Amino acid sequence: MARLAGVSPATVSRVMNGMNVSPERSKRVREAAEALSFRPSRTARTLRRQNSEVIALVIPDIENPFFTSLARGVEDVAQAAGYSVVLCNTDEDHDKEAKYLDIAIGANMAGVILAAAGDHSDVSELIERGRPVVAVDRGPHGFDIDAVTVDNRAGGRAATKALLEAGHRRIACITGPKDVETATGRADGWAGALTAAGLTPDPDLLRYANFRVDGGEQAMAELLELPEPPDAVFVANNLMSVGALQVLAERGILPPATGLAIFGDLPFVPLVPLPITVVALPARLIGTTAANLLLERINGDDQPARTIVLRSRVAPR
Amino acid sequence: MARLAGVSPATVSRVMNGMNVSPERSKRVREAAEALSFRPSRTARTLRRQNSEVIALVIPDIENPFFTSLARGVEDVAQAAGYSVVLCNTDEDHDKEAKYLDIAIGANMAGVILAAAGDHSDVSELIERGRPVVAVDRGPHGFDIDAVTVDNRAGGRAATKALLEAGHRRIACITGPKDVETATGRADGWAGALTAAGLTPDPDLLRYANFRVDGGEQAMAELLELPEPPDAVFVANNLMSVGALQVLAERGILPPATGLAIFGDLPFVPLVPLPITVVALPARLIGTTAANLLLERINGDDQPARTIVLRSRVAPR
DNA sequence: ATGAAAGCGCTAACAG
DNA sequence: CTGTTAGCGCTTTCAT
Repeated sequence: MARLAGVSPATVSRVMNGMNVSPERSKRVREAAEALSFRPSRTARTLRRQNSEVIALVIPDIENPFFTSLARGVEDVAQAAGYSVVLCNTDEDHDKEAKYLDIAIGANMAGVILAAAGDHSDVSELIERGRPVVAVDRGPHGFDIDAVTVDNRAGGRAATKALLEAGHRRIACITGPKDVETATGRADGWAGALTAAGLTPDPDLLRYANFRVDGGEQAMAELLELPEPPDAVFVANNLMSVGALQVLAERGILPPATGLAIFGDLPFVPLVPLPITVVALPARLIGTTAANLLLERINGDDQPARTIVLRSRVAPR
Repeated sequence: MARLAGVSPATVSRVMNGMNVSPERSKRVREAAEALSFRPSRTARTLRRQNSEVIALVIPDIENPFFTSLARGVEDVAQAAGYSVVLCNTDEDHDKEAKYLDIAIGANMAGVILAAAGDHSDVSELIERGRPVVAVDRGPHGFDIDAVTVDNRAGGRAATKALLEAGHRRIACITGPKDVETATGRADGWAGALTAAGLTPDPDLLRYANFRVDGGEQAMAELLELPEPPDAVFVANNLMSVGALQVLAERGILPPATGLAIFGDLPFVPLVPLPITVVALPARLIGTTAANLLLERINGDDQPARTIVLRSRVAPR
């Protein structure tokens, strides 16, 4: 390549990186590059510079629409800045997650956007090597890193309030695992709204499930077995609401027969002519925000860690 | 690292790659690695070996549920084989696509799974450098590469047949762009089913849209403006069906008032108590199949190019 | 089984 | 502005 253009490798490098090179040599290089279909090796550049233009997106499951949109947001910002995104599905499995974080290190990735599998994911190895990490949705605890989240309590409160306003009084809550902060936050919002309305949250009506379809299914079934079943339910995530809806459909008590409010939207389902209150999450915005924070860190910003809390929006039907 | 273990770099490499090394030295190396939190540099290895354990997944849009599932399938197979997946959204833009293909080359990626933005995507640069490419859904024409597709005609036929069996006679078809083979294939299936039933496909009832939500919306609106509007519609992809359903909902003629059959499913929408015929696509299976083909090629398989046609499955409601 | 040495393709420092 | 040089961290002969 350098030979064909009759210049030194350094000059080729300079041309490819838009540095100052005489027009004449620059032209020779570009012509030679064209003639040889030359593609600069990112690998070699990464090895030399000790960092790549790749970021890892570590999430539980791309098939969860929330993470799908988030991923799209991340990819948009990344690609506009010349970065690529490696998709890492963890299925909430700490081992898978750890493996991906190791790969991020070994591949000199520029940074990581992480929806942690749990509260105690370990990103210390990355931090120590100066690789920025931004937490989305939920954070690994014990690390002083940027985070982008939503107002879980406020969302839970708003959803429950909508149910109250629709005239429901015996309102259940299906939330995620007890030890996950997003789950407890949303449940707190539920309890808060009830209390504010002069009602006492019934512990029987609060169910901790697994944030997946089958969790919602099972919890909803259990609620309906209760001596005094609820007349409305706040389901604290999108996937569980699918399971809950399945059960309601089976028993022929779909909304409005049963009041339903969901935290997190399901794309395309709004089509359905069912009166469901949805607390919509700005998933894509979370993604773009996180990606922008990460890029700032990659570019050397070292101000104290920031947590950005995005607002959810109640979209009633 | 090699120093701490008191061995040569070559021995470290051998240990990390599971080659024959005396137990004693092997132990020393592993201990030193542990002590230093050593992570082998994939970058250096890639530079040396001239190929990485990364594959590019180039698709129009991860937010299309079809590609979401496909991506999940790809990632599953890839990660099980020790590969990572770079997510590339093209938005059907040839320039974006070309840029990503260039990156795949520059990063020494092991291979590419491509849902081409159009019929004339150019993968020659990859092929020439011996990087395998597997086409999914639709293929770049003029290249002799592996492909994984679905039976578009059969699916279109089955969907239309279901509508006929439900008693509909004036059945429209909303398909994709005229120059996209998946679009014409599905439309052919529609026409074929009508003909087989002794009906003549009415050209007015065949609409070429853009495979996106707004395309379905507009086409459906136009159909309803017709002097003799259809009493049923076959919509040839999932996104357009969302637009079509929106229009039907606005006018209060949701199924069963209007017959509806869709090629491609929308996850979670099956919940909806609407009688819609869905030709379900094995999106995840397409992804796993494509990934497996690609891995075979990466591992040196050089048999003639294969095209695997997967069956769609009619799921009526 | 092990070490020495070369080199993958690039870029940063230095000298001119 | 440009060339020379060294070296990023690994793998792979080639000897031993």
